[in-house]
Amino acid sequence: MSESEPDEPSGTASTNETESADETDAPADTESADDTRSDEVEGDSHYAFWADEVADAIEARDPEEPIVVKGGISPSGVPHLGNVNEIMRGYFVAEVLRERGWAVRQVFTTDDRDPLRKLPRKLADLDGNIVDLGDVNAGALGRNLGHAYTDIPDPFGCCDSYGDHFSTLIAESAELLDVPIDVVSTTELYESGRMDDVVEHVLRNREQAREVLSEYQDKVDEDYVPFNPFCSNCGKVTETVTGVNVDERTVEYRCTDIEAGNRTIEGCDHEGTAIFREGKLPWRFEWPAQWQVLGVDFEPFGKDHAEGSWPSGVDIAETVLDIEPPEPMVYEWFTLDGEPFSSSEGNVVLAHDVLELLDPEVVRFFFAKDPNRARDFSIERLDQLVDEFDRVERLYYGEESGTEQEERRAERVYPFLVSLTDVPPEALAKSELFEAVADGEAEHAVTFDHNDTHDRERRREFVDEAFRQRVRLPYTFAAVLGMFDDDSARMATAKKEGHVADDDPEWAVEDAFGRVALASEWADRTDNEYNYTVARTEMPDVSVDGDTATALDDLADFVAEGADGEAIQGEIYESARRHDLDVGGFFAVGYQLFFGETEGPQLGYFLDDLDREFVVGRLRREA
RNA sequence: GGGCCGGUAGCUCAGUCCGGCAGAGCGUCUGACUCUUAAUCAGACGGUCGAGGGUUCAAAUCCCUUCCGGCCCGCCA
Repeated sequence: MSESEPDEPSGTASTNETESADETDAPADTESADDTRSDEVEGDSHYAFWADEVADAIEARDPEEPIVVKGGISPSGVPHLGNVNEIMRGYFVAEVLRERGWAVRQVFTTDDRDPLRKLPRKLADLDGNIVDLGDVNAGALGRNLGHAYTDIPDPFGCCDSYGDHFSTLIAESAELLDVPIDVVSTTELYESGRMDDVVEHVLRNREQAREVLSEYQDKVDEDYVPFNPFCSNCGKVTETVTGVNVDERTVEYRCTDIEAGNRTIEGCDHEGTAIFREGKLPWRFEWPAQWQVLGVDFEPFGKDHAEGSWPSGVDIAETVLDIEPPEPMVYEWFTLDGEPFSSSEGNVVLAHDVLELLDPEVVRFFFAKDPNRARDFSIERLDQLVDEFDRVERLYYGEESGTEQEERRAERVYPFLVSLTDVPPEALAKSELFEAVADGEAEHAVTFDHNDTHDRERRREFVDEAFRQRVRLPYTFAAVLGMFDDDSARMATAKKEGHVADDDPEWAVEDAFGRVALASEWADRTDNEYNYTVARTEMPDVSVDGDTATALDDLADFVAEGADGEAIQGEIYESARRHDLDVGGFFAVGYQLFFGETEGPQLGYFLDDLDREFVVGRLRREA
């Protein structure tokens, strides 16, 4: 539910019940110093995972099944990583509740009935490629200011509407992270008539509605009507309702100018009549109305709502609609390399982008952290995030020990980070559990009912066992491997460094090397120290003294005879020593010859990976 | 001006709700090893827990004040 520039997440999980009045027999604070129930400290009163606390609060409401977890955003432009909060934070809570045996429905509203108020600077095609506004038909888009997103043609021409286009991208984000959500179009809610009753209720009680809202918004005056019809003449949303006929379920309006930010969107002066399905409630009412229509029990939202639309929404829900508002959770916003996320600029805003750099489980891990803290999604230091995840994973599988706190958290959180779609198809196909379903193709065609407890357990168990056999290449190491062209060279280096063992399952090894592409992309995008380039066309300027020259010639002869990586690596040491050279210095000369740098990858293995002729020639300083 | 959230090692953060020796990873430094971009192993260094006051036998943690940062308190979502 955010739309402007800095849409981010951040969290605040405050939920004080403020139940001041518990009078009667409150056996509460019996200071009973008795021992009898010697408080066995370290109970589980203190959760390792925030989602458990939220789940407690939801259960305390005595909800009906299925428990409805909601999230939502306005499909105003490129959905960025901050928006993914609306999906992931709810997901963890949903999964905890499912683990506790509850049926949960996670819905996601795309608030596509909202009017386009300003043109975004960047758009994205369905593959997630960022495109400048100027590269699509900006003029056509400009003529649609004030129109509902679902009434605006898709600038890319691939979806039914502008709103549909970006809703599709959001839905894809959830899918990429294997989060099962029901995407609900707000436009569809209105047009299908599902909102009619709430709209009628609000308009029937518009006096009261106005009164309540006026406590939160100064602009609410006597003429305020909590409904915005779309003009039947020009299609623009209009804020001037001149008459209400609740029984007929219609309103009369005049199409006047509306203010959007610092500009005015002109109305056409048309006067008409609209039915409820031809308009929308203002956001402050629409949100609570969604809670009612969808039966929402829990909803996370960004901190921008915490002091704005949330308090008024609660009041409207309780006073006007007479419903219980959902359990709230505020999340802090993320920044991208220190800057606010913005739908209109930058790259790496989409889940699609992030997944070119990170394993999906690492992305989920990022969202499993305390929502209450603002975090920076630092591309530069993605290796830290990955390392942190890898450690949590090792802690979970008991392959490493940590502090008690770390181990508790790892044990509790890790299972929610890995998903069936993360398991390579080969492993899936080999599983006895999945034999029946996987016989056709080794596809991830296995679908589970997330709310079926038995299915859920089988899935969790399987994933747990599969990942126990996983192979992980440290992220930066994977970046190093990215410089090798040849798979066998990569494998040799990985084995030598002990990241791959001979008895590791083939599928796990293959899967592990998937990180090479991710880390290489990272090295490439950040152009960091792992982004080495072999200086092929021109020999770097290196001064080589007599002994060094001889040693290099020796080495060249050795390579020319056809030695493998390990042998070359050994020969580098040998030839240096033979000529009384400092080994480190000799390596440095090697790196300079091939990269123009003083450091580089394990040279022997790397040279083996390059074509022999080039290597020999360069060692002889010929070209 | 009012409200919400955050401020803990050079970096990224746990720990704060429930007071009990200030923690982890990374980085740095030392040493080891066929020293070479990720290393690995052993060890060390590293903290006015934003600041001040209060409560307490004991405070990063609870209370009050205060500083800094983000957001909200117009509209829109």
